[in-house]
Order: sequence, then structure tokens, then C-alpha cells
Amino acid sequence: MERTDHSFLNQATADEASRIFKALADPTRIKILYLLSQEECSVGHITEVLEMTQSAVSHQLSTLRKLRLVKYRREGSTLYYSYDDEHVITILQQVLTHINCK
Amino acid sequence: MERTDHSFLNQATADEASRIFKALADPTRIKILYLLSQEECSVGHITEVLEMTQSAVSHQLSTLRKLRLVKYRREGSTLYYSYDDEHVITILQQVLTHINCK
DNA sequence: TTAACATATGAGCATATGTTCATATATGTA
DNA sequence: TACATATATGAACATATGCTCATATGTTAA
Repeated sequence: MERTDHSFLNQATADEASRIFKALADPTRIKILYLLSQEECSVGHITEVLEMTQSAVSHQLSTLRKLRLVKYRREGSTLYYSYDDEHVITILQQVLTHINCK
Repeated sequence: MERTDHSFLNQATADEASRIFKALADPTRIKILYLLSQEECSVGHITEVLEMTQSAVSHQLSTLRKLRLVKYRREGSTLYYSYDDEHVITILQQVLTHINCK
């Protein structure tokens, strides 16, 4: 049998999909994205809600920023973050819905 | 303001979601699941298509088995694997479709 | 300018992850 | 039984990940 194109993914596509799933593969980032799916939030607010250190939250925001999943605007010394990738939010919501349906 | 339930995810839900995304956060597992989304496959077939060692594939199948994302049946000395979680396959397909749409 | 506040960032560390290599197990066949 | 084939598994290793701690940067107000 010939190797047919439909039977496998090329590396680039698999890598790109993996990149997206990796972004969601951490509870902290999931909580952050879930928060941001509901409202724009300051770093301080996220830190309070998640009950984590400011540094840990900021590092994760940095990760999400590099992945272009969040963006921010400045107001004085406060940074307000919001999500920047509708598709990823949709995927997250589907998985969360599925979990809560069980 | 009171802390309201809608504003954050409980740890258990975030962990469970992260567990699902972690399973998909590797290119090899993505390729395997994509293959299995199309047809039941023997380990040998997967190994050939992915051009990886038998051991590497088998380890990943073990991971997917533990996560209950795949199942298998035996036919002689050959094991045929197939997917065992419709929802995860759906999520994977959505992400792949999204990537190819860009 | 100085101090206080909000946030970011680098180094270090412990743990998790994915592969390879060697070997074990299970099945079929001579 | 002995051997070949198909697959699984344990150990080892390199790399990635997520956090903490200390400190840097940017902004506002006195």
C-alpha cells in the first residue's frame, strides 16, 4: 500500500498543535485564561484570586504573552491583561464544559 | 466585593483540564491520535508511519493508555490500537482544522 | 529627588517529560 | 523445545517546566 497523505500529519502541523496544547497544559495558565475569558484583569487582581506570588503570576503572563494568547494595556502603573486568542479560549471553554458535564 | 464562584476555577477542575491538554501537548502523541482517529492501527504500523523507534512509540502508547485515551485488542501477537476518548479526538480535530485554516 | 507601589525579570532549583538502549514478555511456528 | 516476531518496560539521560528569591524597571506622589 502506498503511503497516503491523509494518514499522517506533517511535523509542522503537529508542532503547531502541540504549541497550543502546551500553552493550556498547566493549571495556573488555565486559571489565568479562564479569568481573562470573563474580564480584563490587573496583575494584582490575578495574583489575589489565584492566591499565588506576584512573581509566579508574572512569569506565567510572560509565557502567555510570548505565545500571543494575552495582551495588556497600561493605566498608570497598573497593567490590565486580556486574552488575545479567541480560538484558544473557545477550546478551553469546551474542555471545561466537558469536565463539568461528567 | 465578595469572591464569587464565577470568577475562578477550582483546583480540581483546572487540574483535570490540564491533564487533558498535557496529553495533547506532544507532537508524537498528536500524530498517534490523529492516525488512530482515522483507523485502528498496529504498533508496527504506527512505528512505520511516524518513522520512530518501536520503543518510543510503545512508551507513548503506554502514556495514552494510562490516560484512557486509547484502547487495544490483540490479534495473535499483534496489538491493534484505537482511540478511546471521543471528546479528546474532537478537540484535537478542531485545533488541527484551525491551524490548517490559517 | 525620594519613597512607595505595580510589575517584570534573571538565576537557581526541583520535578516532569521524551527519547534511547538493553532487555523482558507474549505469541506463533518449525 | 527453540526460535522468530510483535510489543512492553525499566533505567539512564538530556531537556523542559514552574516555582521561589532577589532584584530591576516603570509610574505616581510627596
